[in-house]
Parts: sequence; structure tokens; C-alpha cells
Amino acid sequence: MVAVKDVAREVGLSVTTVSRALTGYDDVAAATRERIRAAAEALDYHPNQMARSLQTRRANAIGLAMPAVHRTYDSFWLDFIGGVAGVCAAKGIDLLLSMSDSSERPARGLAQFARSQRVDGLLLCDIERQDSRIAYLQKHDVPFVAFGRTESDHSYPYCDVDGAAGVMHAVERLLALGHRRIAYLGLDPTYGFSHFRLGGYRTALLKAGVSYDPHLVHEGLTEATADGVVASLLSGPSRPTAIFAAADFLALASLRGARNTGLTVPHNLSIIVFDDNLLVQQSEPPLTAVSQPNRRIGEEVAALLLDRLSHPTRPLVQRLLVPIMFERGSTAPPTRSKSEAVA
Amino acid sequence: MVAVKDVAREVGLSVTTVSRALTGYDDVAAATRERIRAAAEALDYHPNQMARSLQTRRANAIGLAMPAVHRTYDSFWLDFIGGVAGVCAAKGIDLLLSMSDSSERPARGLAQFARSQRVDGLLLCDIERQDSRIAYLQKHDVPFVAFGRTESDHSYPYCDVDGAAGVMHAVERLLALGHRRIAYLGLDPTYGFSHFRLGGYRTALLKAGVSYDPHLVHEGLTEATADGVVASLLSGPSRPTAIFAAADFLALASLRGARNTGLTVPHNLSIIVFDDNLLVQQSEPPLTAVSQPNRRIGEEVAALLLDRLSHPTRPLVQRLLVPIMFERGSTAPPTRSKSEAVA
DNA sequence: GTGAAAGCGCTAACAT
DNA sequence: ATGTTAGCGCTTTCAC
Repeated sequence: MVAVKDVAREVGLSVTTVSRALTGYDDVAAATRERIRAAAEALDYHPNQMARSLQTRRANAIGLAMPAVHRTYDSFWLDFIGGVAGVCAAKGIDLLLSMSDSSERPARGLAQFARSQRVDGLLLCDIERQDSRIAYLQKHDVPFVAFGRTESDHSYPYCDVDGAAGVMHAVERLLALGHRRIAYLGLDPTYGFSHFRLGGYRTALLKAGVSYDPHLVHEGLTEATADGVVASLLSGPSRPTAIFAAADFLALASLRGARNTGLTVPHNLSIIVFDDNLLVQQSEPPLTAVSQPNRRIGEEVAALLLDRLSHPTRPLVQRLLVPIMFERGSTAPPTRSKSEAVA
Repeated sequence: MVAVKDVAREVGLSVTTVSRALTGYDDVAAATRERIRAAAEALDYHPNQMARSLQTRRANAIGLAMPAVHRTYDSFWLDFIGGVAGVCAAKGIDLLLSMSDSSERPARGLAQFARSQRVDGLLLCDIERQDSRIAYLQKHDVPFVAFGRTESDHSYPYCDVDGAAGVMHAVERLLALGHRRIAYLGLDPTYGFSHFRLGGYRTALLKAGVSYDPHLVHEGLTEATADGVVASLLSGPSRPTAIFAAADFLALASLRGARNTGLTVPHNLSIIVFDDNLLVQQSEPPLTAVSQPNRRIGEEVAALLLDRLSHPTRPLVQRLLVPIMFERGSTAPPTRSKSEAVA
């Protein structure tokens, strides 16, 4: 281990001068600085980050608190992490990754993480409609930026995808195509994004004067339950002519269900999926999808946090990214059999 | 910020005693310990990790050095990270994530990372056939475990998938089905795994006495070049009857190529892909695939490193995980037209 | 422009 | 069983 004092001895100067020369931001003769820099290079000196942090009270690191549970296929999170990591690397900030089950005591992990001074701030993911972590972090003055929003009371900085707008746009497209019975397949309603996505669905119906039929709406679906719900949805006499799926696996389940029921997509059943990825692009037919800028979200949320750490007094930023829809082969006007047309 | 001395003052004891009571492993009266623990809890005390690390010379963290570039779809890495993170969390070790382009100066990033005492050890990914990082880390006594192997000279601990065995097994299966013209589509030959996978292909041919035809082997393929290569491969007079694809996107390109050429899979063309995931499972037909235990690899490699850090003197471990093949709908005996049968 | 000294919060000898 | 003292490697007043 080579320390400042080794460099100091090498160049015959004091520890102080070496420190100043290396961190740069003080007055030290240009010649001296160069000499010191060379010596440090030669000795392959790397400042001990722990000692530095202890003194400066900055960890030069942020923490990313992610959910541990993922479906087998999940292209979103890797892109997202890539965005976060990219921004951190560019700014010389370390990234600590914490993947904790939400089953653990809510803020316990975060405490260990943030209050032990390991990180200067936190990136929070998978925000719940009422998320206890937010109050906890605010109470303890831990800087953080959320990816996602609680149901209401947004007194914290965040960057989120405007799920409501994305879904609304998609459902409006289905309505424009002539669909009136549009099913909604949603994820765990605990999370904020579920709330907003379903909200977008309701808004679209409301604006179009189409009544909301609770039988067409299923939330909290998982890979285990999706196929069953789709089957019952498609087998009824007043089946939907279109399905909005809040996740890729729900869309794939819809596709399977249609196939099993003898319905062809898009002629007998239109499908739009939230979150675009290779899986839904490669399906047969390729699915019309609402696409989020995965990597961009990670970059944005990381940049927001780093900015906040550098300029704590700046007013808090809340940013909404608008997803865009790619129309592919899974959407068409409804074609009904006579019996259905009566309804 | 609440520090040891605050807890000490609270209970009317010395800092030392508090420290010992909290870290546990020293002799302090059970009653005292409980009193201290309660006070710490009440004050919501969290030890400053930086100070602790500075003193103990242990960061209680490891670094994961991952490649920054990924294809749009990449289920492997998220599973892998999940495995690493899980093991770290279970042992109370922090995980620092570094996603660096390999374009950067080889070990530069690692130096900043490891030698600054931020981490106790490193997890190295995407090992190249000749990987300069390994010598660098060995020279500087930075403990590490590699996921992957260099071409030769394995003087370091690693955990890897036995790509050679996986590919050999797959190609032998194709041979057993009667295939003789088996193409190989490979990734960047810079990486160790490319070397081993192609080796498995050659071994299988050799053992079966089938001559190696360089025209059937294409390495260094990317999403940009895959379709072109597949097209030329399938258009020739002596086209392959089977393709081994070293990655999902190469298999999908093969599938597209077959479709474009009017060949049906598996009857006119068999396909086996390395790395199993939803994408190749959901394709039409579902692909026979060599499957790696993604998450398990991450767990294994992390466990190996943590073990090494706790017991530096233990002999170095090198572990090979054997992938297993799932036979699906993309493999069948070859069916040739008469003109082809002549060759 | 450079150096001496203090101290960040913690643990670890070494007393007692 | 508990306290005293020193010091991890660094930055930072404060002198000069």
C-alpha cells in the first residue's frame, strides 16, 4: 500500500503539499505539481478512498435500490442499470447495487446502506402507491431520487415514465379503431405505476364516453395466473375485442389465449403491450407496443441525483418521460361475429 | 450524525466498550451489552463504514466489473447480477458495479476501483483469450475471481460454464441425427468463451470423423452482420443442414434466413442455440438450446470470491459448470433434395 | 507556495 | 470487564 506520505518522501515535500497538488484545487507551483504528479504515477499511488471519505464526509458513491424479483425475461432493468452506471462512471462516482426483496423490513436495508455513510444518496425503484421508504429517507435527510411515483403527495424529486399518458394514448388508438370492449391486464396494484397506467385506461374510456366494465379489468396478474384469466376473458359471450397488456408476459399470454380460442390477432383480437422489447417485437404477429426509453430513464434518474448532491439547494426536479407507441401487427379494427354484434 | 461517542455518553461508558459491545466479538458483560445495544437502537446509530474500513483495512465490499455493451436483449446478465447481489446481501457485503467499455484502457478502471481500497476484491467478467487484467491484478495482489477463462495458463480462481462440453454435446446430437454439414455461427473471437465453444464444435466433428469445413464457420458476428452471413450460407449449393448458433440473436437470424430462403425448420434446417431464454423458447418453432444456469453462475462466482477473502490461504478453486441441452422443435434429421444428396 | 498539527469515526493494543 | 491511548490515510485550518 502506497500512501501520500510515500509520495511526499519521494519528492521531498510535505504530505500537505502532495495532497493539494493531487486534488488539484489549491495553490501549488506548477513545477512542483508536475513533479508530484509524476512521482505519484511512478509509485502507482491511489488515494485511499475510505480515508478521504472519512475526512471529506463524501462517499463519492450512490446506491441503487432495486427489486430483487424479476421475471425470467426482463430487458428493462439491465438497460436501466446501464444508464445509471454510465452516468456514474462519467462523473467518477461509484455505484452500489442493492437488490432487496420488498419482503424485507421496509427501510431497514436502506438505513444500513445510506446512514452508514457508504453512499451520498440513493436511487429508489419500484415505488409503491404508499411508499414508507420516502418518509424515512426524508426524515433522515438522505438525498434520493425516485424512479416512479407514489399515488399522491409528491414532495420528492423523481423521474418517471408517464404511464397514464402512454396507456391513454394506446387505448384511444384502440377506440379510434372502433373497439369498445377493451380489456386491461395489469400488474401488482401495490406499485405506483400500476395506479397510473390503469388511470390512463379509465381516462381514455371516460373521454370517449365508453363505460368502464370491471369485468374487463384484471390487476395483480402474474405469470402463474395470466393464462387462466385470459382464457376466461376470451371464452365469455361478450368477450373483449382488444386487450391492453401492462407487461410483455401478459401480452404473450393474450396471444396464447387467442390461439387456443381460435381467434386470430389482430382480426379477432387486438393487443397493445406496455414496454417494448425484442420479445414482443419477435412475436407472431409483432405487437403494437408502448415503448419506454429504458436506458434514458436510468441516465436521467442518476443525473438528477448527482445534480442534487452537487447542488443541494436547487429546487427539486420532477421529470416525466413520455412513452411513444409503435404500431405493429397486433392492432386492427374489430371484426365481430353476428351474435357479438348484438351486444 | 450520531457516532460511537454519542452512544458512549448516553450509557456512561467508554467508546471502546461500546465498540466492542456492538461488533460483538469481545468480552463485555451481557447486561452492559444489552444496555448499549438498546441505546444504539434508540439513537438510531449506524457505524460509519468509512471510518471502520479505514481502521480494519476491509471495505466489506466487492466490485463487479462488467462489460458495458449489451445487445438489446440480454437476459443473462440480469440473472447473473441477481445471483451475485443475492450472495453479497446474505453475507452483508456491499456490491459495487462497474460497467466499463472494453475500449477503455485495460486495467485503468480496475486500478481506481480496487487499489483505492473501495473493494476487497473483484469479480471479472468477459475474460478475453489473453486478458491483461489478470496479470495486473495478480501483480498488485488484488483478490479476484473470474467468470470465464483465458485461452490457457489458468493460474487464477474462476467459475465458468463448460462451453466446449455444451457445444460438443449439441453438435454430437446433430451428428447423431444424421447431419454432416453443420454450420457454426460464433461471437467475437476475442473472448475466451468463443474459443472454447468453437473448440467443442471441432472436437465433436473430429470424434465423428467429419472433416472441418472453414466455409461453414463464421465468428465475430454481430446483429449487423448476422443476417447477411446466414443468407449467403443458406443460398449456396452445398448449404448446411444444421446450424449451431452461439447466441440467441444468431439463432433468430438463422430462423429469419431459413424463412427467407423457403426452408422450414427443422425439416430443411436444424438449429441449436447456446444460451436458453424466453426469446428462443417463444420463437417459432421453439429452439433446441444449450442452457446455462445464469443466476447460479453469479452466485457461484460471488461465493468463491467471498470465500477467498475470508480464507486467503485456501487453495484456489476453479469450477466448471456443465450446461444442459433442452431439445425442442428446431432439431430433426436432415432432409435433402436430390441435388444436395449427391454432394 | 509550502509545512505543522489537528482530527474525521472508528478499532485495537495495552493497561487496569 | 472496562478504560486509555494510539493511529488507520487523508484533508484542512492556520502559520510562515
